[in-house]
Amino acid sequence: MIICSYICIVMVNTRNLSKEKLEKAAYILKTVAHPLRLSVIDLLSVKDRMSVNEICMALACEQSLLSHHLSNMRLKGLLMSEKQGVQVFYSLKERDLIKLLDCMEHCDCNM
Amino acid sequence: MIICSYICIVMVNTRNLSKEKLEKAAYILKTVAHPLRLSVIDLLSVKDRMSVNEICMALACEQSLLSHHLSNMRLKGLLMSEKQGVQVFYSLKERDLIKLLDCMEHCDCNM
DNA sequence: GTAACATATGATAATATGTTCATATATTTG
DNA sequence: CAAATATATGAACATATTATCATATGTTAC
Repeated sequence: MIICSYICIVMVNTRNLSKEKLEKAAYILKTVAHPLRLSVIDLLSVKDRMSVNEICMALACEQSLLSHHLSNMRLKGLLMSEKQGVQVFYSLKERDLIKLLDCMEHCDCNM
Repeated sequence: MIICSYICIVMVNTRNLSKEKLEKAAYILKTVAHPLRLSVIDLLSVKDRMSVNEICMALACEQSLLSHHLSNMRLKGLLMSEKQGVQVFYSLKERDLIKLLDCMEHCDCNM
């Protein structure tokens, strides 16, 4: 019985993915996993800094909806924002996010 | 006006991420974005083929809950299953999924 | 055929998520 | 200060997701 539970622990921690790490990863993935939010990251991976309006035009989406998504992404630590006059400029807080996009792009996910 | 809309199109397609690609990527990410499902992928990245029970033991989770998640992942094309007697063995349908895990692990996502 | 086991399924309930609309706030300009 | 502009917010609703429980199905062994 003791041996069994030991084996389990070893198996679970194949990558040292603790419960916290798994939850954090899931949290981030969840925040990214939306077409609109993916395109925002895509845009900001090319143009470092964009105003809400610029993003809005580029993605042809409603201002209010975009604003909700941007706030959400900022709240969850994916984006940062800087106010400049009337405008608010958003940018990626963690450029590493781009790796995720690259991954999705190059993974031959014909799933 | 025409020029503007042209620019927008160019900007959106920075990575040739069409609407369909974005939706597919979001779909996959969404399916992955759960602690339990992440651990299943983690397990199956190390041990190619595992029965429901083995996974159940390793993750110390309820059989029914796991079964739901496994079906879901199979349905969405992340896993495949083979019946062998009473047991059902699951494995990654697309080993590329592991890249996603690696990405999450190595990205210094201190977000 | 009955029992034991492994897995799947369906209903339900709680909660989370995404969208829309109306409106609020803040900044700049005249 | 009024008007115009950029952005944010909150309520309301529809829908999706997750977990749990009870039960069903299929397989093997006796």
